[in-house]
Amino acid sequence: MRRSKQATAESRRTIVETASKLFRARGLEGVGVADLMQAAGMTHGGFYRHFPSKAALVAEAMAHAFSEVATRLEPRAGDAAPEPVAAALSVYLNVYLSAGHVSHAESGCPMAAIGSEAPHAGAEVSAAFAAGAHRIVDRLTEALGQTSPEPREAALRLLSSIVGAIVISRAVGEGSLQDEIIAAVRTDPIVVRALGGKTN
Amino acid sequence: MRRSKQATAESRRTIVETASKLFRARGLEGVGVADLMQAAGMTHGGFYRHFPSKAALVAEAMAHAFSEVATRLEPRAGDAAPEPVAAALSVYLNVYLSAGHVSHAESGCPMAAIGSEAPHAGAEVSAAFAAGAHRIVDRLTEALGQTSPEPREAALRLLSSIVGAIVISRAVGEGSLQDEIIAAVRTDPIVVRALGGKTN
DNA sequence: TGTACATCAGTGAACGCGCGTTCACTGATGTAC
DNA sequence: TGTACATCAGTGAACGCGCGTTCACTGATGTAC
Repeated sequence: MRRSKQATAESRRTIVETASKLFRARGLEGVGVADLMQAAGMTHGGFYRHFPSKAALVAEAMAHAFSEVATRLEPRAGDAAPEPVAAALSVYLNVYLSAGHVSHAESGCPMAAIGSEAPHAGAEVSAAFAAGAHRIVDRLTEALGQTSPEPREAALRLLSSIVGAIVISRAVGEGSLQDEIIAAVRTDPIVVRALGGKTN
Repeated sequence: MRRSKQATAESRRTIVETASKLFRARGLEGVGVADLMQAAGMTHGGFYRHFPSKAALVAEAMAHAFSEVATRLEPRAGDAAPEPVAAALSVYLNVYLSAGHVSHAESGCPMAAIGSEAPHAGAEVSAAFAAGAHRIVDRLTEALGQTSPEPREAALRLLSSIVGAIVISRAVGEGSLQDEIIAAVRTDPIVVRALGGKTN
């Protein structure tokens, strides 16, 4: 039966949020429309009232994931820390380079979770990744602005390092390398500087 | 009709080599058994005379790709360079961090091409990635041994940086970031040192 | 505000397609004598 | 070395299954008057 505008908007939001998690957890081809709709508490037929195709949802779900992650890099309103931007970066890196991030892709970085699938997922998805990456690089550049002479280059290098570390750590599976690579990147001078005292 | 042992072995090799390229170019789910066999110059029915399943081939194709790449890191026999191991690294990095590597995944690094799909491809594939990553890390460690106080950590950091750079560069598609991130990682101090004079 | 009708979110069956895999078959290769 | 038979690599049709997508239907919501 027909739902109110409010309920419809809520359904759409639920679908995007569920998709954003499932795609990161299982990969773009590891989640079917029926799986997804069931996880969102609906049946698959209704999907096309919200999206023209699975590809369109993938693009939107990735954009949503990037927003979520980018928000974590924004300084909290009214943060009492002396350098709120640097503080946000420190927290972000501490979470990013952790065993929890490796094992919980569903709430982690979309670049690390979907990165090597994105090139085969069509133009919409590539555009979402381009927009998301720009956004994150801008935030990182801002956060590194106070400590680095070339903050944009430093941001790009930092992003490469941390994305690579998570991709490799997950790809090799459980074993010695899985933790070792995260630990090694944590001791990278630029990471150490950004983390400040936070090394636990 | 039945083929000679030699011809059979050659067919098998052709399938693995073709798969190794196609999987890197299009992703594991972007290549069907029929596609693959046609590219190898055969029909799909014969596939199961060589492999018990597609998953088994994927694991072998990835192992093959890692071997191919690891070989490039080995010093050439009779290399006249003063430091053959360092010279091999320099050549490797110069090719790795290039627009050609970004656009030609089929002959490039399997970690960068398949990294984020590997965790969903089963235990055999994860094992192939673990073995391949160990092999490459060992080679990089050896090559960095002369210039770095902690060569193993440096190798892990270097690998993270370059894998991340290629993954991101491909994911964002053609645009400003695609080249910028490669250029930024090329100016990373550890990369500059490893490249030596080679910056073209 | 109340009524009558059009809209459309969600359901669940159905469609067509491509995938991985199986199978009967062919005929050259390998092997036992 | 020659012969007779078993093996098996490769072919191409077929199978079953799951996928993305479509559709007729339901009934509450939205809207025009």
